Amino acid sequence: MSSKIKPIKSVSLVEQVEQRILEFLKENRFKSGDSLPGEIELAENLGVSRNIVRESLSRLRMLGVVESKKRKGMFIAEPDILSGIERIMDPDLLGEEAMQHIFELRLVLEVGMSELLFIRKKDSDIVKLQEIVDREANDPLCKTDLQTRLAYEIEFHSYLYKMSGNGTLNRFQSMLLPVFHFMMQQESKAAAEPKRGSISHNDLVETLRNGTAYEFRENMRNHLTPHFSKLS
Amino acid sequence: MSSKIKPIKSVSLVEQVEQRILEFLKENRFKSGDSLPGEIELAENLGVSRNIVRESLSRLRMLGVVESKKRKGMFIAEPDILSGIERIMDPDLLGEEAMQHIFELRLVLEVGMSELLFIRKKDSDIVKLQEIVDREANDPLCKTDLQTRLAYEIEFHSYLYKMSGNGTLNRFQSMLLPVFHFMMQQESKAAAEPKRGSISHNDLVETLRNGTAYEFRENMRNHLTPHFSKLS
DNA sequence: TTAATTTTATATGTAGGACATATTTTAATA
DNA sequence: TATTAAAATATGTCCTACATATAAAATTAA
Repeated sequence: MSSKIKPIKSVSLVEQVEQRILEFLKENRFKSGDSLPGEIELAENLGVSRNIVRESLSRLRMLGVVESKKRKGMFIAEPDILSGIERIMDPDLLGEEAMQHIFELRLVLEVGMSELLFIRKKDSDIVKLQEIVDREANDPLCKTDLQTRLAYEIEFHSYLYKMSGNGTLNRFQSMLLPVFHFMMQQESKAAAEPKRGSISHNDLVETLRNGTAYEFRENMRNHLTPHFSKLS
Repeated sequence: MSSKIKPIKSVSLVEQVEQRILEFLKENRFKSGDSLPGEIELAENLGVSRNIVRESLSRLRMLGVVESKKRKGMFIAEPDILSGIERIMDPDLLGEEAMQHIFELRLVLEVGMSELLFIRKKDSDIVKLQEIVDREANDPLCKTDLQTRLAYEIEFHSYLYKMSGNGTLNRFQSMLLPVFHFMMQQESKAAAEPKRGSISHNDLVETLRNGTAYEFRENMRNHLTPHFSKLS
């Protein structure tokens, strides 16, 4: 029975203007490359100071929605959906819950990615992965040093994202790395230690070479078991 | 042999200040709730005008890194990794490639999500899903109207994200909806038409009730076949 | 003394003007 | 005609002033 008090929406002018400009762009079907009205014109039409407009545009510029050149003015660009995330994806900034969500997200992505890998894998990719696995197997440090193991773990899985052929997915994973790294060190060392009977990187490469997307998916799920078993 | 001329990075002051402030927060291990130096103090220490500082802070405010109250000043908040994306996740703003990436991302998520569903499903969830499926089956409009079919499709899959227990994942899907909706209408109607022999929503619910995460994963993959088969 | 009220101080929010800077356009010159 | 110089213009940066909300201090009432 939460009888909430009405949250008075005292949205700042900047936020309102930001929304209005975005609406304006959507409604008028602005295409990439089109030029926007100048700051002063926007300010006048909106009835606010140029400062407010500039703050709003600064935000949109950060998101990649617009770009600006000195005398030319401002024009539409294709927004980068990850540019916002990129700035704050840092264990020192994120809360515990967000970190957990992101860690789970990575598990979900790697299991679900299988189909893309099989659609887009190239022979050269298999060669590259095998090279990583071989290097890992022959590195004596791997037995003793957790950091080394982690480095190989990351290198291997990062390449899988690259193989997915989905640039957004790939970039997303690369900015997930700090969080991933942090969470792995939080978990007990067991996580990075290959367990008897579980799926190794080598097994995954073999499945990628001669197996099916179906098999790979289950093998990856198996490979990630130590992480999944920590969830609740 | 593209002999590019070095692109002199004339990063705007705002961008530089934004980075410096973020670094400052990370290095000094600012915790959620801590208060920041005031705008004028920041401006003086950084050697820039208050305007520049305000634009930078406006960006950080948008990302949820900081919040500000009138006389209290500014303080750290837990950033919302999705707030940036939320604003620009719109078919009218995104480019074709980004849309494709996002659509694929959804497929990946739904297949990979299986494990989370089985870890966190509750009896009430199954009941709710069954209710959706029954309603869909008894709706005569479903046979003829594409929009109706799409609505049920979205309602069903949206609830799965909700079940995942991962708030970030859930919010992400909800802002994916416009893109999803758009892409589905681009695809031929066949996509939304249940094919003979393929996995239906009802089958998925049944698997969720009495099956395993393993089975559900493959059934979901099967259910999404029409979309996967369009990839290359 | 304590509680309620008013006042004051302060940091953010908004406005508007001024000049710097880069670059396109135009004009002037060789 | 080609080259060079000047002007025009939109963004980038700085400055000052004032509005506004509110925490903190001071005042008054009980």
